[in-house]
Amino acid sequence: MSFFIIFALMLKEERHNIILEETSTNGSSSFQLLCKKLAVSEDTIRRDIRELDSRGLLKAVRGGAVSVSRIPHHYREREHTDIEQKKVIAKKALTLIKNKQVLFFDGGTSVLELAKILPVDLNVTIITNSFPVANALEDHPLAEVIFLGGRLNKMSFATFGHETLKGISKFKVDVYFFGICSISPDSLSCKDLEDAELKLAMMQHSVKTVGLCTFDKLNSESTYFITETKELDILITEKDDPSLHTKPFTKLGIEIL
Amino acid sequence: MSFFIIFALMLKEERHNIILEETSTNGSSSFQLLCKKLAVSEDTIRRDIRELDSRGLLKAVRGGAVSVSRIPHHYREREHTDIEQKKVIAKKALTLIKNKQVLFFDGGTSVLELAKILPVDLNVTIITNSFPVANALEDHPLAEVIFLGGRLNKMSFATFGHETLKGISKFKVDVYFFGICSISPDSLSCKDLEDAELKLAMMQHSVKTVGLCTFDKLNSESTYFITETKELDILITEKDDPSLHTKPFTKLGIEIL
DNA sequence: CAATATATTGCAAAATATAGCAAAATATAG
DNA sequence: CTATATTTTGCTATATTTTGCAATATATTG
Repeated sequence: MSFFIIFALMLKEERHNIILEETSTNGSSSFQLLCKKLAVSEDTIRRDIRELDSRGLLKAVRGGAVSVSRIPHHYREREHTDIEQKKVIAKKALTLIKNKQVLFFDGGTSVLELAKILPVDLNVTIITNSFPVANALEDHPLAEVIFLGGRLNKMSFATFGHETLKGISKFKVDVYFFGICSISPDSLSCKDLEDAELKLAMMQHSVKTVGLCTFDKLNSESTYFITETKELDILITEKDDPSLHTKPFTKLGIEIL
Repeated sequence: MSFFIIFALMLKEERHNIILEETSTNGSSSFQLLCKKLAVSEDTIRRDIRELDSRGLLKAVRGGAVSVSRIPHHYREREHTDIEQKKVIAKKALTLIKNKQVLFFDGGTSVLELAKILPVDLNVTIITNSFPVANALEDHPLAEVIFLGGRLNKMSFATFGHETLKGISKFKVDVYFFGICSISPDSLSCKDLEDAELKLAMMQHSVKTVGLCTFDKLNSESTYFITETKELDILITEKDDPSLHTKPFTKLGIEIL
């Protein structure tokens, strides 16, 4: 085998396959091992891995690569990104909540921040499919929490599926706080089919929908279409001035906060 | 193995994975152990743990790290009473679980202990109304969790009410693990009306009911009647010998473990 | 309050990454 | 087939990151 490698140059494709296999079977792979095994320079492997990374087939890290399946996108990790922006958004959203209201909270991390800063004496009913949201309301004696049943997704720690959708359909709530994954002037979309179904159902069963969206997600699109953006009533970002970027949304009749 | 580790440098990501695994399986991990296990200096582990902490994947504490838990504190306190007995009960109960089964777990603390000691590779479906139980199954990739919707009781961190009962009625499961509050030869009872309704519903919708009961609760009664004790199929206590106290129950045809 | 254990800080050595470049391999056009 | 363009590869020099160590500070324990 090594005889072959030395004399017949290996195609880049073959190398890529071997790198991917090594990475996925071991969970990780190092430049050192790979450049010996494939008889090419470390630079070449580095470039290979960078390419495979950009194609999303593995994740390049210092010293090598790790398989993407081993990097669960845990909500606990998501929770910690852009935390300050999310807090600003949450404060703005809080001004929309009044006593006696019935609210939908989905599993978005900005929505979770909102749950965390709710005043303890607030007398509302919150209907959610998200464990972290429910946990955040632990010390709110007056806040009634209705949890939506269904199959538990251990990544986001929220329930999904037919049961959850059916649960949602039993209500018509005052406001839905919608954690936005991707928004463009045309469409609201997200990365998970079941999440998309859930968000649509919550929109359809609420009088008003408030989108919570960090600025970097404006004008982006994801795989799963939820609904047309114009269905949104209010859009909240962390920025103070409704600048250029939000104009296309105001045109749709969406109020910007 | 350590021979290998010494010569082949490990990627930081691999170390992180090992640290996370160690921390989540044991509940905690120490610098001392980790730096020996991973053959790096304590400083490196310290820095690793600090990084993982900032990402929210564990909590750095003096001397090491602890796993992050979303289980509310006051619940945890209740959890700690008679913990050793409950662990013994849980181990006995575990022998009754087979792959592919569908199970009801209620919100009892002995039942929670059972959830905690389930092998990670167990392939079962668990239907529960208890947040702590669902949380305990976070790292069990093969265990499907169906969460019962309903009104959240913030004391027990479990759902109750009409919705929950209706959710239960959609199933007929193999085994129900019943956390016993009070049991006499006549009746099963508990301190909360809604909990009583829930436990009865779970019994009615399972083929077999297994009662988990610390010895001090034998021959006691509480306010809310659930059903006749003879409906129970198996009764598990922490004691080894089916002594005098359990005779009245064997007479009813209940198997004692 | 002393004795011990654990943390923090700054630093230098080692490991790894990046950028620019030239040689080799491969592709393309005529 | 040749000449030219393009891509790939490995090398060098220069950043950057990671790591372990030592000195100092802080916390815990009896």
